[in-house]
Amino acid sequence: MDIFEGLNPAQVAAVEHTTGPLLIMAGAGSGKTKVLTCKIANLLAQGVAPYNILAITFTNKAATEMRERVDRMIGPKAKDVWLSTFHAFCARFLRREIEALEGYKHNFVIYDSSDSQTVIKTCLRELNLDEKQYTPNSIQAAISNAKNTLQGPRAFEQSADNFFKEKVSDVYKLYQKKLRANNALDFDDLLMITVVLLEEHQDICAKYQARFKYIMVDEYQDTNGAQYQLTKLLAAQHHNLCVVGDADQSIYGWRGADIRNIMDFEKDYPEVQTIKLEQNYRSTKTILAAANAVIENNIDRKPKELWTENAGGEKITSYLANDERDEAQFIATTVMKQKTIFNSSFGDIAILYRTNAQSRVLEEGFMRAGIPYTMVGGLKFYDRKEIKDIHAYLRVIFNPADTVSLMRIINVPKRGLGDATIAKMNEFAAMNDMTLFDVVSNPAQVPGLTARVKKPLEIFAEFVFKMMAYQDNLSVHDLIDRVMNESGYIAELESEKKPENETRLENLKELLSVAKDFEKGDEIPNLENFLSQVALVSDIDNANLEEDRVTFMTLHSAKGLEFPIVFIAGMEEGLFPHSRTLMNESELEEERRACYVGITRAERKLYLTNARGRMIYGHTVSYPQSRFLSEIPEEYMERLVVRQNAYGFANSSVVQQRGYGSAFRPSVQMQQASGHGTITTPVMQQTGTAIRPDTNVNWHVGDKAKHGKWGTGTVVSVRGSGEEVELKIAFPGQGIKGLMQKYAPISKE
DNA sequence: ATACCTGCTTTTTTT
DNA sequence: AAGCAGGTAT
Repeated sequence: MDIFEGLNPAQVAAVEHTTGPLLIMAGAGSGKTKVLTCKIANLLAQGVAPYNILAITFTNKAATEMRERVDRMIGPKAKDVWLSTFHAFCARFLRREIEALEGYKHNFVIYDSSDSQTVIKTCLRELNLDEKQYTPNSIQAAISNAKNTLQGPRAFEQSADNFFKEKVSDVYKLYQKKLRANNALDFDDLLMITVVLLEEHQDICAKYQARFKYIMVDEYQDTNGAQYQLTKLLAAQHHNLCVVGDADQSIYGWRGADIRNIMDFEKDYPEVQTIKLEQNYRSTKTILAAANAVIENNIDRKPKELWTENAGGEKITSYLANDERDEAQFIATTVMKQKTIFNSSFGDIAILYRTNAQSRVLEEGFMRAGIPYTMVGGLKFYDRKEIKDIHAYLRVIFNPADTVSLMRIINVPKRGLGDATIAKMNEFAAMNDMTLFDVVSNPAQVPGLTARVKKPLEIFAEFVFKMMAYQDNLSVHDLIDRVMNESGYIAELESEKKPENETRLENLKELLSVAKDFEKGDEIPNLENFLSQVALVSDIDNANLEEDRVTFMTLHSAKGLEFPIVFIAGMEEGLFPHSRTLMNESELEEERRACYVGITRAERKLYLTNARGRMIYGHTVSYPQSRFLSEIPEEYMERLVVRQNAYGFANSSVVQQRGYGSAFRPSVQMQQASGHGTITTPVMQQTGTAIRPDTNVNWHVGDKAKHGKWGTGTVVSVRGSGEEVELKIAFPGQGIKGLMQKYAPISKE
């Protein structure tokens, strides 16, 4: 077969290029996946051995897809190409090599962010730091940031130039020590430790450098410092590094992705050849023109204009809803129309939104309309309590040093081991340099343990040992089955009469079938690989988008996908762009790129919706339409608006066309009834700042403050400034309350 | 040891 | 609105 068939000249050039660094600037829908697969096929066809090729993708799903496509072109050789995400690559690498580093063992477990947050909380407690002042979230972000820029605990300590960072540094050190004691790595460690290992062990590094003669990295604009360094190290010998990306689609800056990695690629590799793919094969002229018009508003950007030979297509439809439920209903009825009148398949349709919280109302609308859908993300399968519990059992069986997991299950199902008992054992473990599991399996010397606790401990330890012995002889599926049943977990769910237990049991069945599927896969189906996979797959990897269902997901999850019909919901200032980005120009530009990504997912038809008012944190707020919506020229738009009846309520079955130039200005103020009279929700500024309580008010000690619930009180202290003003207010008969000005429903009396 | 209640905080996006 | 930590009652 001809590898070059159906490629345009730029694509051919990209595929033909094999030696030396290559930068492919690939616009949305320009066929970059095709180019990458053809490149791999071409290399294999030229006789390059599959294990000499390393290809990094952004999701596991993309990796699998690419492998299948190469397979179809060139045959089973494709199986031996190293093709995975950065994180999966590092996990695989470290399973083989990590013991070169002091203190780690090959059977490490991978902690997700909630596991790592648990560890951070114990660190904070041990260091006597106030969780209110040093929130686990902010500490976690700071540590993650450090790791993404390859700052280990020592380097971080050196650079800590303020009080907060010094505290973070203390936590970071302890956190890292604990991970090591648990024989665990977090997501960021996978990358950082890999780089450290390669840098410290020349022999190992040389081995892999020699091996990977050809390296390709997709979505290069979303690589962070650690990933950048890793790529650079691996490519240092052969220099055959091909990176593909689109700076306009960089949307992971908040995760440490550094857009400079792609912008400065030419500086890093002066001999680089650059190829631009600017012809779009995906979208209509209208959709592309809208996308171009939006992205042009970014200042920090190299100019680029995608073009297409596709038809002009339909106008983009916008809809101004009354509230989020009306928005959901509009989307549902429009989807129904697409299905019945235009004969679209549900599978052709995607609903995109900025925040996961938006999905709920949309789901309700679809349920009411009886439209089948699948949701990507949100409460992830592996984040559900019952799945995490069983998963914790498996981790303890695999790596008994994993105390975080052990703590999770030691009394689940209930076996009469309470806080007091566990605290005593933990203390004993710490004093004697043992792991908690060491103590659990040998509790005799622990002082102060009551007799009635010994029996359940013995039974529990025996159970874990038994399962450990099984792990080499049983399939993962059978092991899980035994864990669920013999631990008493299932029995507890069945005996309790809680309504949610039914779905929990369903989910556990689902876990069993996940294990069955895993055993059919390419990898050796042992517990080690199962645990790695569970830790590193994302929802998008598992989503079955082939079925005849509408897909719900965030804009971020949608990257790399395409759909004939796309809805983007919540086109409002404060939601998209999100309020937390409005103060910061570069974050705002990242929002705009997310919008660009969203628009360019659409092939045929795009709908953009916003609402006059919507519930956020239990309050109704009113946001003006998103600036991104305003940035699309009128000529590409068809605007609809819900008709309001005399009382200002929507009659949502009726939609009227909105005339040009008469774009509805949402009311800037909303009134809300309450037992204490009328509260005015904050006023939207003309500049488009997010709604929030008025932080312009200056509070002083002695001021009288009126609170929605507590009535009138006197300010007794004012701390902090700007966004962070914290007030203490004495309310007669109700004591002194601490309030954050930005959240509290207070006004000056 | 555990179930229940109350009051408070709030993640935007994810490997 | 809703999840969660912390406290209290069983």
